[in-house]
Amino acid sequence: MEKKNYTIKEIAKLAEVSRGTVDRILHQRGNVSEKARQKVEGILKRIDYSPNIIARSLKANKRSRIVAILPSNEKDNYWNQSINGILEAAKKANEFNVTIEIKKYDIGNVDLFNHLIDKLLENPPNGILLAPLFYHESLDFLAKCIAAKIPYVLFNTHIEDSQSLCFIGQDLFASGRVSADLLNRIKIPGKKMLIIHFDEDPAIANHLKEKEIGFRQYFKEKGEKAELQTMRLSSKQGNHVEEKIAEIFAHDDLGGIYVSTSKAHVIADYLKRNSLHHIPLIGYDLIDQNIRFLKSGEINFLINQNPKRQTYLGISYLSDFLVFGKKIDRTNLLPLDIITVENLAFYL
Amino acid sequence: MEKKNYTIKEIAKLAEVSRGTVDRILHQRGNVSEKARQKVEGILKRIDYSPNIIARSLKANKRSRIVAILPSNEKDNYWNQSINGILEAAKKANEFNVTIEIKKYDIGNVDLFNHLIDKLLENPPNGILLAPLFYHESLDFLAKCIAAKIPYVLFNTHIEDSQSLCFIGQDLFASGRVSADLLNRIKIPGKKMLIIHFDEDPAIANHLKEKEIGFRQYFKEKGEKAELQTMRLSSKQGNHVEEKIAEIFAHDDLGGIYVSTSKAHVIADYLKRNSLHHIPLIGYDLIDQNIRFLKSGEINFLINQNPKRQTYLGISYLSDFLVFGKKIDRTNLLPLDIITVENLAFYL
DNA sequence: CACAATAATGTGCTCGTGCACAACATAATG
DNA sequence: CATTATGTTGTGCACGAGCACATTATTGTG
Repeated sequence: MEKKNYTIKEIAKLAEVSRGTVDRILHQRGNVSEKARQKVEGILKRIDYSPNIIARSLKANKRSRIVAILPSNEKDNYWNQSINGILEAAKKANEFNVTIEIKKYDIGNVDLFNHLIDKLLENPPNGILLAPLFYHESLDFLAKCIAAKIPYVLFNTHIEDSQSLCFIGQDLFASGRVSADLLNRIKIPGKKMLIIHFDEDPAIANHLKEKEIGFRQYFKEKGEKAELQTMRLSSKQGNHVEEKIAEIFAHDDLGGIYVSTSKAHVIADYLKRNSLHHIPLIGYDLIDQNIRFLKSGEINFLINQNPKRQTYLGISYLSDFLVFGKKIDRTNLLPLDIITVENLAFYL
Repeated sequence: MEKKNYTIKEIAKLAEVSRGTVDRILHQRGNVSEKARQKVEGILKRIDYSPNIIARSLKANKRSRIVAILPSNEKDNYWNQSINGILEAAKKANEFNVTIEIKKYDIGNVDLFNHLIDKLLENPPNGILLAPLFYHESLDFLAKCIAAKIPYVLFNTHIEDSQSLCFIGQDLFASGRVSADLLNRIKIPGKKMLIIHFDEDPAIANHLKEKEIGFRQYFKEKGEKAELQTMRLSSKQGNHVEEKIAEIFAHDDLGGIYVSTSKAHVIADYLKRNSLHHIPLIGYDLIDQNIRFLKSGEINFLINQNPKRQTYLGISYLSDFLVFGKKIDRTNLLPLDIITVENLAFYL
């Protein structure tokens, strides 16, 4: 815990050489005699030198530019939280000469995304934070980043990619299990349970599937003969959603509902209007609509995906990497926060 | 979000004065003519100057020493997590010439605490992180810190004190409510519920009371005629604890238990040995003993007090304050994390 | 042995801030 | 008007790293 921080000057004195020689050895720039090398390396081994990152960053004194690319918060205010995280980290980063820009894309328009990307690469930033919801397009984009040597951090959606500095998000499988566990504790015994996916975009369908697998796995392990039924809805269907839900409730007596997206409020609204609030309901994300129904009791638990923390960490990591050259862990799976009315306030 | 960072040199050029004059105005060191002052201040108003904290800290180039004072982890391994948080933050802080020392005290020995304090002040550190479990002694100590102008951050236990840079901990009242809410969802209907305090030290009894008030308040608001009984135990009583628990179980049919400390495992152990694992149990803290019973099912929920994050943030704040002169929010109430077997791994 | 070619080493400057001190200007005093 | 006192301003240096370039030492070649 205690550690003297040697300077290059001190090392030079110890080795009876000049600062320049020590510097050349540290950076392996050559032009050093074998004798000098051994002397200095001997000392380096003893004292465990680490450069003063403050001095280093002062010397570098570069303005870095990070661009954060994520879905627009206009159509889905879930992304508001991500933006807040970015803004908060931006305040801190700005003190270190790091500028943050936010670019939003429309989740329903791949062309605009591609156009955004192309325009971005005309004036390449020093770092990128990306929520890669479009799988193939994102892969193409990242390949270009690698070619242009732009470091990037991914968040929210995990895609197989060996070159990213880091992925920040959640374990979807575990997230399904957590939901299953909660629902199992509060479900109406003996009745059927419903898994509802709202997948307006087929690109994210895989992720919802991953949650469902975790959910089902939990009950399989428990060995309980819980009857589970999956239902696929799309908010694009408009009024048909209402009909489809009504159909289910007409035929089945439900003991619990798990919504794999942030759209639990749609179901909550239905439950409320039809006096079905006794049916346990679990969903995702602390968006306004969900919070309303969490408070009024139709939603029992919400799983927080921590969108604010995701981006806050993402920007912080990138910024530390650019300014101080700090290493970053490859993956950072944020905790699966369980939210009720009572602890809600602390997560907002 | 975009912002040009002006330097003193640039401001000097704009105002047609020297760097020294700008510097004198910025630091209000006097010896500046009215004419020069107005010129420079006019420009400062336009451009919103903020000093380059990297250059500033390089110039200052001081070694800071932070001492963290907390209860020993030998008698209560809860504090292991706090120590981990300190060590993790220490790694980062060391890069900025900040040294961290940990001092542990025995929660059962006030004299040793006082002695520790006195010895500490002989060689005063630049900052202090303190878990003030001894109320009066801590107040005395902090008064001395104020006199010696040593900034400090408090964590874990809140004490009324206007001079601390920051308190990092949890809202105890809310924490009682969260527990009540969880227990209410999983309790055995119609049966009595038990609140158990393990208060080996009267100094922390107040804090447990605060949790109980929150717990009871929840049921009062719900308007449910839930019967609640409070029980006070001390691990110093040794075998008497077992007897006292047995007594309760002999007389009453319990529908749920809330332990206000990290000692839920004591009750869990009793439940297990007496085949009473169907009784819902809620407690605090991710210590090994509790985790064991969370996994085996006797404990249903644990509330995480986030000890690791408390100290990590505490050291980070102090370090940022000492190195970069950053401001800190007065209080930081960490979220009341709800832990089950399924999301446990992400909090360890 | 002289001279060129190359290897090895040392020095100077930069980054922006913060302070010490020197330099200069103006006012007060004998 | 010279001299001292005070007010005001500009410059130099340090912090530690990192690189360019000048300087010095060593080797090779005719």
